[in-house]
Amino acid sequence: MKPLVHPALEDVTVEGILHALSDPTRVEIFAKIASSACSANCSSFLTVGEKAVPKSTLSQHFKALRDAGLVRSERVGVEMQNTSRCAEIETRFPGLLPAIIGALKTQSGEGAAARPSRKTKTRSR
Amino acid sequence: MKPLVHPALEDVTVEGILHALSDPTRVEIFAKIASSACSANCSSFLTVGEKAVPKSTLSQHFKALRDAGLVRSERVGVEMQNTSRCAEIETRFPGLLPAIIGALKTQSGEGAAARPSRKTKTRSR
DNA sequence: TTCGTTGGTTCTAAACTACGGAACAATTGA
DNA sequence: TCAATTGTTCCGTAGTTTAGAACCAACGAA
Repeated sequence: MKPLVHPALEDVTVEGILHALSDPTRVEIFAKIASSACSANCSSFLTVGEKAVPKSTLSQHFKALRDAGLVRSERVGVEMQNTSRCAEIETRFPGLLPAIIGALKTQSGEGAAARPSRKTKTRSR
Repeated sequence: MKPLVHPALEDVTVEGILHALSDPTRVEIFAKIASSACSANCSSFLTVGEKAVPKSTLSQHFKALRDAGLVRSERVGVEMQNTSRCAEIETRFPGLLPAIIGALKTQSGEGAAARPSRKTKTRSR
């Protein structure tokens, strides 16, 4: 059915990583996979944050994370084991992922503090 | 002609920053603006790296960087002064931009060292 | 073996976004 | 006032993303 390709470490690019993580759903998925030492299957993300994510979309998101080199997926029986490639990437781009994940924590932390539920971009001038 | 909006610091998001910097042209522009203490006008980027960038595209790229909160643009006479908002962002997401810029340097450095020009994705399973 | 269930992928069309040429706007200096 | 310079906006095309529907593959019954 599928070959399930992963880029070699030296083919992983900063731009690719940034792009993969520039999607709110994907960062959240990745942050969870990266933080939990154990591996996660896809369908544990059928709801991410508040909202439901369709299977097909989820599949695409995982493919994006794989293609960016952020995640390694392995078929185990009927499901999928997804593990983060943080450690590998750390050897190539030291500090990059910790900084991003740290920033995300800062952001979500302050979001929990005060949440005026805004989607608007406030404009200055 | 245009109001020239910039997001307030607290509206700057990690996802927005990552998205803005996930484009090779834009990171290169941003890296240059960030590294030079002085401000740069747009048309100094009509060629980025090797290739020419059309004015309209360049204008869009600068808008993207502004919208992400990475750059502050000010009209000075007939041209534009673009300065990085690194220092501000550093207060909000400490270490994020340095890590990204550092990773980019690593990447471009190794590109200069050995360039077997490969595009292949190694496959597993 | 065959059937049903579970967990993911592929197909496809619609929605969205990005690129870049052409026209336009604003400022400055003859 | 005119022309030059520097950016922005408009708009058609091209590419990407989303998500429903159909599909596939592995497993556990019966």
